[in-house]
Amino acid sequence: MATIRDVAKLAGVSVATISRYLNKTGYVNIDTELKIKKAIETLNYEPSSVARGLAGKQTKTIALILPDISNPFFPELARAVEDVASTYGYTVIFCNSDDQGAKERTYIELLKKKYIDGIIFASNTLNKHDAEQINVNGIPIVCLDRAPDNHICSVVRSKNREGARLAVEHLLESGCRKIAHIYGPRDLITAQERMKGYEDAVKSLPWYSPSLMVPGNFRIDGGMQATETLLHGHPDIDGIFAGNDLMAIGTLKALHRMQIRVPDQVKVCGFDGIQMAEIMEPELTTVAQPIYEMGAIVSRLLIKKIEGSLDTNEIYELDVTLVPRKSTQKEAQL
Amino acid sequence: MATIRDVAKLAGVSVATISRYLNKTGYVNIDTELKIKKAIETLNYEPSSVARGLAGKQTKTIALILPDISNPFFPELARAVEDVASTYGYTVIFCNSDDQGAKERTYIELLKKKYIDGIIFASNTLNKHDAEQINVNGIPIVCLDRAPDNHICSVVRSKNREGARLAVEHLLESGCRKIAHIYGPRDLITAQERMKGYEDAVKSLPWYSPSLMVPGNFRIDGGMQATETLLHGHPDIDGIFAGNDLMAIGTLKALHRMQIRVPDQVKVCGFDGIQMAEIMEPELTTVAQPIYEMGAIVSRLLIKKIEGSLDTNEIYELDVTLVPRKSTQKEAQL
DNA sequence: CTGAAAGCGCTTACAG
DNA sequence: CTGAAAGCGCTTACAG
Repeated sequence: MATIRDVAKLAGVSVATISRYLNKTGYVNIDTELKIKKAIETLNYEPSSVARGLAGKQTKTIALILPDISNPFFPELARAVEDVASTYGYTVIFCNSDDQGAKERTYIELLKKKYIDGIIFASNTLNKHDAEQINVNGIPIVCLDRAPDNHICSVVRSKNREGARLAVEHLLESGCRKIAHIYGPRDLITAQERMKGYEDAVKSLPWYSPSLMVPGNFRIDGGMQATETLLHGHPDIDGIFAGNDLMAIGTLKALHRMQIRVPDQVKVCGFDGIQMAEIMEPELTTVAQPIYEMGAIVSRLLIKKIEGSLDTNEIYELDVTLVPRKSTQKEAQL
Repeated sequence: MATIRDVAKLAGVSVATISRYLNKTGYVNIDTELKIKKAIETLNYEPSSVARGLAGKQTKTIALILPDISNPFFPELARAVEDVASTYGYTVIFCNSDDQGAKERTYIELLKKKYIDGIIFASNTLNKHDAEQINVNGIPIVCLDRAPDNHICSVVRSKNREGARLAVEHLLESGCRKIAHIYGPRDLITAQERMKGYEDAVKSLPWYSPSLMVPGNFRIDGGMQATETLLHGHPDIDGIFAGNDLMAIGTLKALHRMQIRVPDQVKVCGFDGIQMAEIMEPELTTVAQPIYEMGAIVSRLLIKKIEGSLDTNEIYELDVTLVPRKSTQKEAQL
């Protein structure tokens, strides 16, 4: 492959001029510009990103650290990140952390060595110390959902609490008179916020009891187990708000096995708005996060930070929307 | 950050020796090794991958080009790729091609500039010309499913034809007497092979007719439409083999809307073994590809090629397994 | 077993 | 508007 030196020789100018032309930094005479253009074309020259990285400290590469791409929530997010990254000429390295701090740290070390330009953190275990660690190295970072304590990076998240309230209110309006909640891992801020939203909506109601909140793990199996527990303790439940769609799917499965009809006997609402919700039978009502948009925004923020046009760290809270489907349909509508 | 020069100075040896120590190339005296170790530790030295890339032409980075990570088939594959890559110290860049040749070519250009060590191609539009283009540049490449004509790269795929035959035979055994097939895009080899498998199994049967094969697009909506078409033309169909799970999900949805009971009136079988198949109601019978394993194998092959311990290009055909579920259950078993 | 030196392919002041 | 030169942080023959 041709190098910048070859181009310089062929065009009859210096390497520096080629570089200036390529990066549009500094003026280049129109005539020499033409010569350069021609030389580049005939040589089929492509500048080496690696050399650029070494010399200029910019690799046009960002990293996306997420818990697990197999979790149905993340593919759409990842797609959005890659889409906007690529339109800005960035390339994305993707890392599965399994929400393990150790893996995250290992990746961060690796990424630093690669002179990565920035990191999108969609993982939950990043603590203050780690974030500072990254910041010390001057690597821009933007987080999803979780804000690592001090305002060390921008954060993009949905209105989880409000969304949860919406979900419960929708269940109430659909005729539910006793609504339970299956919550996700307590160390996840999303799970906490959704739990709060549930409490906001029901704590003043006569039937409310803390035993209506049971733990799940944000996975299908957790939703199934929690549902069994729930109906064992409270056979009169007629509404379940699951902290995410996967658990809601588990709920639907469990109810089906128990031969409890949805939405006739029990109505179910999830949270997230993943594709799977729509293919369920009955179709699952959910509070949809703007997943693709979240990915797009977080990427744009990061790129702005990298390119220096953003130096404040703010929290962006995105609106959620209730998507009513069959699983919460009123009897009258049937 | 400390550089190799700092380490050399502190350890009182030359840069070359540090490099040799780091790369385990050439002998290093035990005493100086100790000094080097200490120096590295006190300086917290981490070699720059970028500099290594420039000097040594190895970036320890591979690319995964797939059509769309949002397609439920790919997350698990991507996860496998990343898992094995990371255990071998490689990092993975992921690219969504949407099966568009133009995007693929753009990516390849970009990746070449980044001195990527190798490419995994899970996309379908790579043609002979492109593959040669890559090969000319000496970038190792391994493909999924599709072999670009001449044996220019290794290929990993499942036994699609055999799997399709298995599916149809299973439907026959389950009591079906007229089985239709919804096939995927004709330019995809997987779709072609599965169609052949279907034909293998049914073409000698009395009821066989080419009109029992209708096109889908490998997506849910395609499965729905095809199913409607099918039942319109052949109301007596009692079995449908969809070319992939997404279309089978569409089939289930369409049948539900038409109030046709599965598996009582019509039995349905898909292909792929994605997670979604299991959450359907009724649960979807499918021919499962070893998705994770495919990703793992393809990655190992690529890394072997990169590291020079593999120079032949072969085709690896992996076994598929029929996973019988509710959607094909015999009446007797109900 | 170890060092000096060239080179990987760029960018970036500094002069002019 | 343009060039010479140093530098980014490594690796790799080549000597010794």
